Amino acid sequence: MLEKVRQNLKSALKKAASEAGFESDGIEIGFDVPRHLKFGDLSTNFVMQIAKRTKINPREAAEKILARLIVDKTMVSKCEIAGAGFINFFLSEGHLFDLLLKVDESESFAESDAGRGTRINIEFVSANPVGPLNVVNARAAAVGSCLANLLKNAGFSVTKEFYINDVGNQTNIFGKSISLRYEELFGKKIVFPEDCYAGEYVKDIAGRIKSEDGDKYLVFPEEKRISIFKSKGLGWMVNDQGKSLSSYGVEFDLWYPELLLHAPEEKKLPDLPILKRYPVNNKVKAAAAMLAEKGLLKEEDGAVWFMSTAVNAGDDKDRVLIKKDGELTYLSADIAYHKEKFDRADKLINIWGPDHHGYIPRMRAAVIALGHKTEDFSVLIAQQVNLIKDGQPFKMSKRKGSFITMDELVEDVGPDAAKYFFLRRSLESHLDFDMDLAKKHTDENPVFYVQYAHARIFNVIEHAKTSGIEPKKASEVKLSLLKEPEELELLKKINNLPDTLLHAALESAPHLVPKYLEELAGLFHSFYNKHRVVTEDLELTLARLVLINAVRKVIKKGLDLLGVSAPSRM
RNA sequence: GCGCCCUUAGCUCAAUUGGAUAGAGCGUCUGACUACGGAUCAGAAGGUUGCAGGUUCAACUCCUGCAGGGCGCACCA
Repeated sequence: MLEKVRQNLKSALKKAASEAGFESDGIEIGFDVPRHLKFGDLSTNFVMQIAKRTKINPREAAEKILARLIVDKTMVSKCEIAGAGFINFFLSEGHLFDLLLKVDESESFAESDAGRGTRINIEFVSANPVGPLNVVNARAAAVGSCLANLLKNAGFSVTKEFYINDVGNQTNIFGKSISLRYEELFGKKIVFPEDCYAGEYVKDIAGRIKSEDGDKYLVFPEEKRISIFKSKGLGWMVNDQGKSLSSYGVEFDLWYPELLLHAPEEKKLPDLPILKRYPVNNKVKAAAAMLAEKGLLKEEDGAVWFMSTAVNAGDDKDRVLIKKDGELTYLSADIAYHKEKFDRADKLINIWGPDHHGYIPRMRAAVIALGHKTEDFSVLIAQQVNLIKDGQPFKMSKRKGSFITMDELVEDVGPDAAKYFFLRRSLESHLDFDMDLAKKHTDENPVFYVQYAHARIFNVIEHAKTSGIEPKKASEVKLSLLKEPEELELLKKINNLPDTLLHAALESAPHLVPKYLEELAGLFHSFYNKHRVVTEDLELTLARLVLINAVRKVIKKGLDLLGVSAPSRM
């Protein structure tokens, strides 16, 4: 496809440049897809780079090079100099039809093997299991899932992972919150502390315990009751989160509980004094041992520290792994978790919430200290989502129990619209989500625009069939009849699909996909309004059926990658 | 006080990573099928890319300073 053309042009340009007497060693020839059609299908600023080096006029140099440039006419029909010294290339129509054939015949037309099977672990959502999923979780779920699809499409071997944070302070508070609500159900007067979870779902959990087990926990010592309720509550919560994600259309390959990291293991670990502070042999200690062996642990002020500042990762202070009271910090388990993930994958991607960006340098330091390359570890921040309700920003707080859950959002606007809405924006920009607007099932929501194009094409093809026209394969029709500007633009747009998808995958930029689909759908709607597909002219009809069916397949492919449905009727 | 993210059309956002005349959708205004789905299409208006400098053939993009918004800055997770 385009890649083949680029390779071809690259060597041709190098050759022409050297014949024209220009030294081009060390210059990477890059191509852009120009913004405007009149600038062709591919464009290079190669000559400007040569001109910079040799201090000559770029246009003159371009003319000399162009005069000696020999291109494959089956791929490129025209080359011209433009602007400050760009060389623009126009693809030949034959080449465009080549692509059409590929889309028509195969289902793998958009795939790439750029990843070469590299194992990527992408961890996202990983919400604390002490409450229902929120709107930022919904954003992360949509983006993480789509990114995983894009990476698979680009030839990577992808694992989608959810880290269950079932250890720590907030889980104890969660257990305590349930316990209090439980007592309340039996008429006991309680004082509900500020730092407990005030959401209705906590009462639901208490109610469920009551209906399953009655009052039997009332006589338990509070500590024991809290512990039992904690593990019951966490289990149900994780289960609910899984169900919510499922009905949102997001599935994970692996749910990894933090508890596993703390489970004792037989493993033999180095006998270093500083490791004595670790209570048991387990994955957490094993990770610490690796840091200790590199001399990156220290004991100070009664705590054990990871010397993250000794690793060049931008952290500004050292970090505690074991607190004065002997408890492990969240970080110490998280280091072990990242080690664990690197045992299973070559590259890690994490999608974290906006409140965690200050956490990146210390984690990066740990990853490097464990012996991994910094470029194999990337963290994407799913920026905050501002819900707008009744025209007003809606402030949410788990603690205060005032929040709109992912379930409520999805129920309101539907999974397709919700996901599409999130995927349309680049991940790291703040996002205003106007619920009232999103609730309207009107054309204000662009997902309908794209889905409508798909349904419309489906309908046209059905119409052709009922008119007695049986669509044929691309190889059996006269594609050269497709020469209207609207048709050629559609072909060119299809042409750009592999590029767009690869770029979206490698740059972690899923939002390029909705953008592409809206452009493609727009081109189709224009074409549709200007030209009839089913006409008296059978050969033209057959050619156009091939074209629009290819457009349909591309839209379907794009929507699949987004996790959005491609209906044949709406 | 320090760090990170953000600031582009009335609103919500893009801009292929330094390229050509900064683009879409919504909203506003004017129009379009007696034919394949009007959830559509054609056109118009709308901009000193927060401000001020700098780097170069070329800056929304990179550098410096300033202003505004958000989020962090724990021996919480």
